[in-house]
Amino acid sequence: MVQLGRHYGKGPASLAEIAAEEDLPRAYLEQLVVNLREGGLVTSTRGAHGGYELARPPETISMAQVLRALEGPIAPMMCATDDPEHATLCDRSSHCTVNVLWVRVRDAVTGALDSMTLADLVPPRIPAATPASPIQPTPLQGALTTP
Amino acid sequence: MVQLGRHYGKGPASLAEIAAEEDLPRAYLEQLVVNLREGGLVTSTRGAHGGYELARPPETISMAQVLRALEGPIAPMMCATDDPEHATLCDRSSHCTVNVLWVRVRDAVTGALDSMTLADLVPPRIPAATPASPIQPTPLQGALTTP
DNA sequence: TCATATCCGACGAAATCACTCGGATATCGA
DNA sequence: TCGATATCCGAGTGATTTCGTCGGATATGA
Repeated sequence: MVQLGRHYGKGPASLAEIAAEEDLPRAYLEQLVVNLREGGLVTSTRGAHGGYELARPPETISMAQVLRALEGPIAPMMCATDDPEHATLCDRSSHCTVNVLWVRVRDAVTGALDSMTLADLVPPRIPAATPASPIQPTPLQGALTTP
Repeated sequence: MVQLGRHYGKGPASLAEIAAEEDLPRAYLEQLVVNLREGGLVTSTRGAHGGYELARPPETISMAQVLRALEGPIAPMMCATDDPEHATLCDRSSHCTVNVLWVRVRDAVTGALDSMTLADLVPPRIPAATPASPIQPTPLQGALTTP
């Protein structure tokens, strides 16, 4: 579903197409895409020749946004969630010193997720000769040939 | 269970004690501690006045080790696991460009986890005046008063 | 020898995950 | 206007994982 970023600019792609490419059940994708739409990441056009399209260019969509749309707020534990709305303290919170750890982990995750956009995951035409920068919290265009 | 680091040097602590302090069921802790023992993080002495003790000083036990012992290899997805032993490629791995992302996330998590030791989570006597360093992959002694 | 522990294995309930089903509604092309 | 092709919607299922239980065997100190 994420790789309909590859389709960006070519008009809407139907779930049937995507299902074929990714070989995943169409009905399942339907479920997922609801969240993406509610998250404002994709737009839909109904009817014949309809389908889904990215709402914005792929370079402007961070993977954190995608993941949040698909799986809710990013939180290793309920007591260390991304979204202040859903912040539910566990009853143990009074004498729990572990919270700091989870916040750290969460920040590390969101950092990694924010550092990549959809565009980074769209397979590049020509695998660039640019060596992958090891640790850098800025956009990257690395060698993306999957193992 | 992690906070039996606080008890370090005072001889073994029984599960009954820990269960009372943490109010968690004793039988459950029993389950957990098995993994910690197999991971070589705690030692046990049986019989009356027995219990569990850290195998090493808390400063030398990273949270990554604890988590690995408790929950297995660190991996956001099965295709991006810590432990080369359990590396199971998903059938989609041929045309899956998302792997890089998970590896990134995993590294971020292990980084965060490696940067903290058990000692960091043991409530300090005097909350140090040292300001918490925002992003630094080295040991830290921060203010740990839980919210 | 008895109370206090750890050890061990299996079991059970609840939540989550990946996925399905059936049908209503919108839109394009002929 | 009709029909094929889509999205939309919401409830439901089956497998796996997570959290926790239970009963009893074994070791050890007083």
